[in-house]
Amino acid sequence: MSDCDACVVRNRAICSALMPDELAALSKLGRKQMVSRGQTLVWEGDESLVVANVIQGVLKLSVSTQDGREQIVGVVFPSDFIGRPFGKESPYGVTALTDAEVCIFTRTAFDGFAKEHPDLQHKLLQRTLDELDRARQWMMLLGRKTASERIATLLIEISDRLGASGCSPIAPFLEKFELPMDRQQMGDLLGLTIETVSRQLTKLKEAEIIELPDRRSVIIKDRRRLENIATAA
Amino acid sequence: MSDCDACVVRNRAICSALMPDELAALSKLGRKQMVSRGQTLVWEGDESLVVANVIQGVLKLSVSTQDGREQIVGVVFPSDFIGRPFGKESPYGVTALTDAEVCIFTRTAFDGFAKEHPDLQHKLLQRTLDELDRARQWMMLLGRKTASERIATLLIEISDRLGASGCSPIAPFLEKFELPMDRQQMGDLLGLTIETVSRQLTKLKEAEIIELPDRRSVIIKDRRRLENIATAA
DNA sequence: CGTCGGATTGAGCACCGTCAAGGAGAGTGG
DNA sequence: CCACTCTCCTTGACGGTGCTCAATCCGACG
Repeated sequence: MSDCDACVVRNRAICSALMPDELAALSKLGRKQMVSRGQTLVWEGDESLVVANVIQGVLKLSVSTQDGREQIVGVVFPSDFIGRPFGKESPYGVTALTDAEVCIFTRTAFDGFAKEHPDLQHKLLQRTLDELDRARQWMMLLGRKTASERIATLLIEISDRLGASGCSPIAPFLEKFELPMDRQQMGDLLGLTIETVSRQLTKLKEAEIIELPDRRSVIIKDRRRLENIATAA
Repeated sequence: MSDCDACVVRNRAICSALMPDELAALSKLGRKQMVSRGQTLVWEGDESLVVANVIQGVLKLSVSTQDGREQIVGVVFPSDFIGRPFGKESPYGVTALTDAEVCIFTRTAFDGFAKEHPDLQHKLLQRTLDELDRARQWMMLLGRKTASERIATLLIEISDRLGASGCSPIAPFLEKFELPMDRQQMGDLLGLTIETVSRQLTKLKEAEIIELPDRRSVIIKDRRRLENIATAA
């Protein structure tokens, strides 16, 4: 793997902290890997053996109860970092929501490299802090928002993150996009059932706030009203 | 503030990454401060001006909607770190649940110091990763657990963290402890109402799994059964 | 055209929220 | 010492949001 220079996330992933020679050293430790939709990269509770950068695609982090209830606790987009560096087992599983491409490292090799490169660790710290903020915002959603507020928040969030992760040219958010997940996964992310997700989407459609051309596509027709619903005024 | 050596959290807070001379330098940047129950150290949405280590007491991190719903998104115990280093505004407020003592720094001074001390940043990264794991476990609770599972999980968690934070001699967890919060705050943390919290506690008491000698005290009589309820088998 | 997976829609119900009344304990003042 | 108050908690009755179970629909694919 020597084409980091050509990597589409070169300037947005944590690698952007590195000088060319450092990058070359890191690239020797990792390799690109394709992950197809539904494939699991890390199992919940397993020892944390690998970490990775997302190059393309979307993956979920999820936790399950013994009786099969699932909660998605994070969604990662291109340029995001995956995995639990510095020891421990992974408290969540990592599974591809869409076909994806990742730049993967063994955890121990990455840990060693990171210890030698404070700038990389700094980037990783900033990302982890951002991720923590996002997780906490989501806790507000799960603990206190109604079903319709949750759905609206999700649509805004996906629109924003697909925009930001450069899956689009330049827009800060997208008016029209493909959902990187099915209804069940939306439910697992929002703490709702598939039926409630479906009903709330139908309501938004009937209120002419969104359109649903097919089961994966969303068009936001009235972003202002959607934001009002999402922020739970 | 020159008595870091005597600090009760010296060996558990992030300061443990520092050599004596470094510690002396850091101590010049900060000062100890008392915070009384109910007092807010940082307001939600304010620019992030300070960070701190918790020396004594318990504080909450919380987010509110415009219409007054509140969700507690984190609880910090002695030796834990507070605040949002490296820029940005604080997306949550920080308020003392009990009288507390913190070791406080201006964010900019701390950021500058941290950049110069990779070991400190490393500790901070590990703590942030742990905090993120804990937040994600809590997302599972908020999204998928029932009221009784939530209450049981909370009691186990508080018992464990009070034990670990050295508020007790050596025990890994406590059989008897004081809740650092009232019923309303338990509800805000669990995504429940005060009434539901009360009813579920009564149920656990009637099942002889716990005792409630007074409104703040809990005795765990049958930890095994409590854990079974908590893990949502 | 039939099948299959995912999505929608409907009917009924349960859990938990809402509203309201009452209780327990600490502190205050007569 | 005992009302009085105040805060916090508990308990009860009722209703609504979202879950469960089930039928139907829709599009893709053979």
